[in-house]
Order: sequence, then C-alpha cells, then structure tokens
Amino acid sequence: MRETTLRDVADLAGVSPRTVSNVVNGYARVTEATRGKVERAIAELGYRPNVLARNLATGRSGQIVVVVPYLDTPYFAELLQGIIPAARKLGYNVLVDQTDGDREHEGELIGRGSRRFLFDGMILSPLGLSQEDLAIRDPALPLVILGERVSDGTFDHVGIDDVAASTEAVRHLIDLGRRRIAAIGDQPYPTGEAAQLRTKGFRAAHAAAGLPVDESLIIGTARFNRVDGATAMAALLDRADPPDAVFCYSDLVASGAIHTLLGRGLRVPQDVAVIGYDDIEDGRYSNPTISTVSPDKRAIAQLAVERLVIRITSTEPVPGIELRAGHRLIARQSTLGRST
Amino acid sequence: MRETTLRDVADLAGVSPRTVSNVVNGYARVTEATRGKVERAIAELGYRPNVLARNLATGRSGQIVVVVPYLDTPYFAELLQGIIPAARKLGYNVLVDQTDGDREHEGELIGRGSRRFLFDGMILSPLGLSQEDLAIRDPALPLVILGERVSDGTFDHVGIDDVAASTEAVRHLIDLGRRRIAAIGDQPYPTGEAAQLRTKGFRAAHAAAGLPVDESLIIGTARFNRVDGATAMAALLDRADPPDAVFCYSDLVASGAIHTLLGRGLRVPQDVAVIGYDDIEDGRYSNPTISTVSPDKRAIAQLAVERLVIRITSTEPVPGIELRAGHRLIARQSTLGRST
DNA sequence: ACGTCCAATTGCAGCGCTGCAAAGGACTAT
DNA sequence: ATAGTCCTTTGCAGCGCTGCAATTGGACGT
Repeated sequence: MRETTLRDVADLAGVSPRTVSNVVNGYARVTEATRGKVERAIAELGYRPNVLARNLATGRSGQIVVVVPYLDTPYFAELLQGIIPAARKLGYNVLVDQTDGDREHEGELIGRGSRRFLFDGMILSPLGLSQEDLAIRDPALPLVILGERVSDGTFDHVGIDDVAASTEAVRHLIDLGRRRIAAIGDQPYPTGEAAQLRTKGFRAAHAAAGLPVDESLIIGTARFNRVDGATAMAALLDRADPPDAVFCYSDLVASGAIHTLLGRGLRVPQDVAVIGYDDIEDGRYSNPTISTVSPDKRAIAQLAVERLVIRITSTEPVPGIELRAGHRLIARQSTLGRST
Repeated sequence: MRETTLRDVADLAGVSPRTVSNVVNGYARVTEATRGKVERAIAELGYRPNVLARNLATGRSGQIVVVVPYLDTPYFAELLQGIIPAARKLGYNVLVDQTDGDREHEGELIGRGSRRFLFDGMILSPLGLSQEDLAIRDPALPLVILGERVSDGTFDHVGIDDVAASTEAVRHLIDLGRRRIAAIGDQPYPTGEAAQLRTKGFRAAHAAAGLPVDESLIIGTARFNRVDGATAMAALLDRADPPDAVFCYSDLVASGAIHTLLGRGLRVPQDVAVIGYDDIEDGRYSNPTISTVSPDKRAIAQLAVERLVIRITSTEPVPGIELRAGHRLIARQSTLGRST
C-alpha cells in the first residue's frame, strides 16, 4: 500500500496540491472553508508529509547533529541534556553521532561527505582532528566546535577558560598544603590541545606559588577515562616518591585514580588528595565525593546552539568567534575530607 | 556557489548522468575508460552525491535511529557502544534520539510522524509508552523494542529474563544471611513493566526461600536514577526497623542508596548490603564496588541490530518475536565486603 | 557480408514536495 | 456597468537522484 501523498489529499479535497501544501505549512492565507476541507482529507487519509521530499525541495532539513567522540562519557551525555532542549526550542531536532575519536570519521563528517545534506548544521567535539585537520572542512557547513580548538575564523568555538580553571584547581591543592602534586591526563601531541591547556594551568599554579614543577609527575594518558586514571595512579604509587595530591584532567580519570588509591589501602584525601574536571554527576555521589572544576555546561550548550542557529539562518558569512562559558571550583571530600 | 550535481559531472566527463550514477554506486558494468573519465571529473569538481535526493528516489535512507529515554543514563550509553558498531558493520548509520521518557514524543516517533521517512528502522527503549500505546504504531516502521515490553507480534523485542535475574540477585542477598531485604524502584503502573518484573523476582526469591515479604520494604521511584535511590534509601533508614539489605533496580539507584548509607555513617555491606542492576562501569570503580546483575549488553545490541536489519530488508511481513540475551550475577564489595 | 547477441550506455519519467509568479474571483470605487 | 484592487488558489518547473527499459555499438558466428 502506497504512502499517501500531497496529491492524494488534494484530489480528495478537491483542491490543488499547492493549496494542501499551504495548509500543511500554515502558509499564506487560506479560507476557513478550504482549510477545513483539506484538514478533513488529511485526517481521512492519514496523510503525513514526506520530510525527505520537503528537504530536497527546500534545501534544509531542520536537523542538527551533535558529534561527540564517545556517548558513554558522562560529560558529553550531560552536555547533551542542555543542547537538545535548547535546539528544540529553536525549532531544530537534534541527532547525535559518535566518532570514537576516529580522525577519519570526524574528518568525513566536517569535510565534504554526503551526510552533509542531512543536517543544517553541526556541533562537533573533536578528538581525533588536530587544528590543522579542521582546515579541510567544508566551508558551507555551519559548524560550532566545542572543547579546545581555536577558531580559525570560519567557525565558532565554545569553551571555558581551561588554563584559568586548571590553575584554580591546582592552587586549591597547593592551598591545602600539598607540595608533591601530580597531573594525570597530559597529551603532548597535536590532538591533545585540551590536555595541554590543563598542563599549562598546572604549571601556572606552581609558578604563582613559587613552587617547582616535578616534570616526572606529569603523566600522559591516551584518553580521559577510568581505566587510564587507574593505571596512571598505579604507576605513580609504584614510585619511590609518590605524590600527595593529584590533579586529574577529568572526573573519570579521578574516579579511576581514587579506585586505585583505595584499593591500595590509602586514604583520600589524607594520604593523597584528588581533584577532577567536568563535574559529572558521578562525582557528586561517589565515595569520597570528588572535588572538581565545574564548567557551566548549560551555558556551553546554550551558546553553542544559539550560535549555530545564527550561522544556519544567516545568509551572509558569519565571522567565527570565541565564546567563553563560566566555570567554578567545587571542593568536595576528595580534597577536603569528610567533615566539612 | 551551487553545489555540484550529477549532471555537472556528466557534462564534464562527456557521459550521461545515468552513467555517472552507475560509477558512483558501483552498479552495472562500466568500462575502465569511462570509469576513469568520470572519476576524474568527480575529483575535479569535488562532487558528492546528495543523499537527500538519493533517498527520495530510492525510498530508503541507510540510517537507523536508536531512541532512548535519557542519553545520560550510563546503561543506555553503554548499550549504544554495542549498537553503533554492529549497525555500521551491516551498512547502516546510527543516529540517536532522546525522548525524556515523554509519552507524546515517543508516540510521535513510533506513530505516523513525518520523521519516519528519515530512517529505515528504529530501535526503541520505551519509557513513557505503555503496552497499549505501542499499538498505535505505524505498522510499516521496522521496529525493535528494548526493555520490558512483550511483542504483540508486529515488532520484535529484545531483553533479558528480568524475573530470573532479579530472583538471583535477591537470592544472593538471602544466601548472605540477610533477612530484612528492601527493594527500591518499583513502579506499579502501566508503564512500569520493567520495574514490576523485578519486583516479581524479588517476591519469587523470598518465596523460594520460604521467607515472608514485608510489603512496606518495597519502595517506588519515578525513575531509576541516583537522586531517587538516595531519597528512597533515606526514607528506609528513617524507619524504626531499617533493612539489612537492598535490591536496587539499577546501579544508579544503588549508587544513590550507597551515598545515603555512607553519609549516615553506616557501613556497606556490614550494616546494609546493596545490589544493583545493569552493571555499568561506574559500579566497577565506585567505593565500595557495586554487586549487580549484568545483562549481556553486547548480545542485546547485536540481536537488536540483526533483527532490525532483517525487518528492514525483508519484503514480506516478519513475525514479531521475543529475543532473550543472557545475564549473570556479579558479586562485588557492596555485598561481599572488601576482602574477597 | 549479414544477422545475432551481449555488454555498455542512455533517456525518460518520477520520487513528493515547494518557490515563484500568474490566474482567478470577489469586492469596491467611480 | 466598468475598471481597479486585493486576496485566494493554482500551474509550472525543478530540487538531484535512480529504476526501468530501450538504444547503441562492437564482437562473433555462419
């Protein structure tokens, strides 16, 4: 049984297809009489517009895609909780895609891939793509980048001040009297910009306090997840001179690090204080609760969507800009201890 | 500047548009000579096929959508890690949509909504829709349901044996000598089928052990998240006769419950043993680690995708079936204690 | 040399919808 | 009665692609 089309409705209602289209889209002025006829026909036939055909004719789809490396990273999942409603409010439907941080996959998405036609715009959190890779993007694709990439002027970038936030986190540890502070999560290569900014903050805090940085306490990890955090922490503890505090580049890393610490019978924070980054829900419920840098996720989501829609709807070229959302330090048990 | 089309390529290569199409799609036999010409023209013009137009012409999109209530629920996020690669392997791209458990939104998706045309099929984890609501679905939409809905014969259902799994979980608590066992997460209303099956297992385990069920220890929650778990646990502890074990209907609920227990200075599992459901990564790293029912997520994902693709590609009606994935009990610190 | 056959290529029509501009119709003003 | 005005409705063409069936041209057989 064929799907009913505009034409079927038109025939039944005794009007032209164009009029049915007008009714469906609320266009132009249509008299109550004809509107009624058409609506009755629509109901009778169970007509629904074919969005594919509509999109082809109009050249727009009303959908935006949010591309993240991993959907099972709580930070992204929580960010999406802000993005989805914000976009819906502006009349866009959101679909989510995952790249596994794969450079090629990400490249295909922002490049001249065919999927382009399915979406009016994209919010991308790149992981596999370096700053340079971003240059190969399709300039016609409205794009907003999350995380640490600097806009090259053809797309927008939304993020927080990572260096400042990291500096605050490490200063917090210093203020608590810790002197051997480790950092877990550095990524000293082109795609590791976000990590590098945090390392920069780590150094800045030391410098501000007049403390030397023990380079050997800066541990690299391939990803910001629990396994890597646990492994890195184990390596640190196996040393002759373990740290008395750890700055983790994500709450997941912190969760893994704490797991290792507790597993070895050490106390957090008495033996080792831990601070994370992202403020995911997990950290508010874990034991101990995790001190963290809390980015204003709602603001990030809101800014990204607003800016993307501006880009989509504008007919003239929109200059790429940098948008900064706020952040704040939240001290919890993993640095302060149980009795607050 | 207009996007280049098939026709542009055809003109440049000096062949017909149809031949270009044949090259692009690898159809039919095309001589090396013409293929070369066409490919050169494609490269020169930077042509990319317009999938919208292709989809309209072919009537299929190569995309499937996975609809979940909440993307920030780790269980779903982890499930997607299985679904996405399984689908890609079969030539389908996966997009994800979130409904907030909203009945109307879910209804629109499975019903005769316009978005239908964007996807060849759907994997849905319903929350707001009752068994009855499912009946209004568009019969032409290939659909696989996850979670606890029984197939009505027009769609497939993939799940685990919730009653058996729940029974095992509670028996585990009983075997440990616990006698006042609470359950957190019941939902005694039409959309709460999953919860009800777990409650059923809770009763079954008691019955099998010859123990009475204290109905007042079955606590309802609106969702299966941390806040609800924490709140329910608090209510249980405020009673004159608190439980010595808790069966939580998800690991998130368990996480919340443990948070409350530890916050009140109680020990887990010495004072109260806790077991969860879902086996999310969180529970493997938390302190204490969380005992849980582990559904075979990879199998669920695999079965769901395979079955959906069968449904999509089959020309004749496919009878709806029930597919069961395995599960196993994983005892961790929250029931066994630290020294295993 | 001519017919047959087969592979390579092509043309047509149409997927279902909307942008645009013009046609139709009712009504008003003169 | 007639021209002018304004609002509603319509027809056409086309978005870019593919299914289908037909055409072309060369290879081969007799």
